[in-house]
Amino acid sequence: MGSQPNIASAAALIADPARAMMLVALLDGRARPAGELAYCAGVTAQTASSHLGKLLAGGLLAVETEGRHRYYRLAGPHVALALENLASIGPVEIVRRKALTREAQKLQFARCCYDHLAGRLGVAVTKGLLDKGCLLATDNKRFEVTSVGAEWFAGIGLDVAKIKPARAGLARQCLDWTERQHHLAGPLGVQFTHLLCTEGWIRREKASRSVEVTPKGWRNFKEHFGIEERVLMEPVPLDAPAQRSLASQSLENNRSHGPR
Amino acid sequence: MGSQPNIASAAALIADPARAMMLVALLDGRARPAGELAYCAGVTAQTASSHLGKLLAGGLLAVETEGRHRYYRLAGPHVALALENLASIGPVEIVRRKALTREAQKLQFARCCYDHLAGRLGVAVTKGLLDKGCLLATDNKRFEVTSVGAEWFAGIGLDVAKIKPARAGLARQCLDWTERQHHLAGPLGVQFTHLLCTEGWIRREKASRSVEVTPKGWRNFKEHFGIEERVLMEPVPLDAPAQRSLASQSLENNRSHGPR
DNA sequence: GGGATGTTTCGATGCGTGTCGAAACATGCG
DNA sequence: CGCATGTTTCGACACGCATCGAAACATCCC
Repeated sequence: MGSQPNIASAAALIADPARAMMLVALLDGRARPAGELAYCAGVTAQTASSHLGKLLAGGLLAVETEGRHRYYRLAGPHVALALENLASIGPVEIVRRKALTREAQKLQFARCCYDHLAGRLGVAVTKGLLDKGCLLATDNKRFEVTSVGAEWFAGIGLDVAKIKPARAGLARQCLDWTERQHHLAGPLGVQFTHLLCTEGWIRREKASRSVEVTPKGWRNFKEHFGIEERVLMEPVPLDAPAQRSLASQSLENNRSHGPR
Repeated sequence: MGSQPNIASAAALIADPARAMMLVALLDGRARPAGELAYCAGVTAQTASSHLGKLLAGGLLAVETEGRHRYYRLAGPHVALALENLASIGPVEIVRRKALTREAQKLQFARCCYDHLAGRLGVAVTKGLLDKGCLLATDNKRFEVTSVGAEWFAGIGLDVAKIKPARAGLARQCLDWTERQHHLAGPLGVQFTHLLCTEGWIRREKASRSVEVTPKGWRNFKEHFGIEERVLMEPVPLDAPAQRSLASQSLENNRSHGPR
């Protein structure tokens, strides 16, 4: 019988440790030459080349030749998303008690994922937009901009009608891998983030992907979304998240169907 | 320095075709006994047991013993999410769908998933409710009923405040097998479907799980959601090919000795 | 108790594939 | 042109693991 867009074959490509390390090394979306990826994976150049060829054929990577170098990068955000989600599956919930570095903390709080806002701030802002009825989460991993939303965006100087939708639509749901919740991505997310910068709500760091919120930004975030600095900066009870309990709940739910 | 619990090991567990088939068979969140999963994967019971043990140890599955059966289910929504995203990568293979039997077509169009509405109709209605702003999709696989929604449900004779939420909440997002999109489940979904029956919008078949829409129902669906019979009955655009139609069908049939 | 069914453990077998050395190919530089 | 560097191809080897038969264990039903 014919196979489907095989989930197993895709997983098999990621399953090899060396390949996985290369993929993780490419998670930031930038392109790297084969030799560097070989070093990342801890294998020889020949082995790496074999792996890269398979990942390429499998549609996980894209390649660009430049001189005698060949630069590999992830084939797209969907690959990054799949990788990040895979990371959420673990044999045991490794308790991250180990204190994060200062930079890591900043990254967890707010950062740019490609060119849109991510991290705890990104998730909170997206949730705020949903709560206000500006966005509507549709089932194909997108957001829809409501008329309320269009008006609100216009109010801060963003004409939604002028933004050109990508093939994946105007606004995508992007899974945040530290927060494990969705945040606003897609062209709208990019433009929105850009506006926050030019309006001086946030400031992007030069070297890293982290983002800093200005005093003006905090005022605005509170006014528009009710986001308070104190609340957002607090360490979140990251351990024992909703997932485990949800799992048992789905069982409860199955049961409840029984008696009819 | 170990950041993630090895993305490779998680992928390796999914990489095996037999294991992948079992996982896909469990994507709906329900629990199934080991023997049925063995049949889904096309392997012997011994082999399946070995696989299930590994998936269990890897944290992808949870198990519950009941009598001489052992019911396996996905460990949580994060696993389902990872699997779904994994399916989004890989060479885009076009799978020509085998002609379905008349009964299978009816099932695909509209059916009851336990006691709530599923199939293409179920998905369309849910999408309608979302578009109208009656429901809000939240990130933990649930729906939230907006004030608009409460009013609308009241208008057709459903007092949302009187429905007792289950532990999984009032309204769940249930992944539809054939449509691969979410539809309304949970107590609200059950009550809503029940109302559609008593109000004569739809009629449930006695023997099968398929559902028929009455003329009155079509009028109402069009009025409330803009759902037209012609549009909905048309063959799907095929851009989302039915994944594992074989497995899904055999699953439906084998459901005869379901959990209790 | 005894037979039937569902599930797991153990041991042996065979295939797939990740690995590296050697060598070929490609490009840049003096 | 000759050498260095980056990358890929080829061939051989070895390890891992999926698979199944046989058998043990568990539970239900008569």
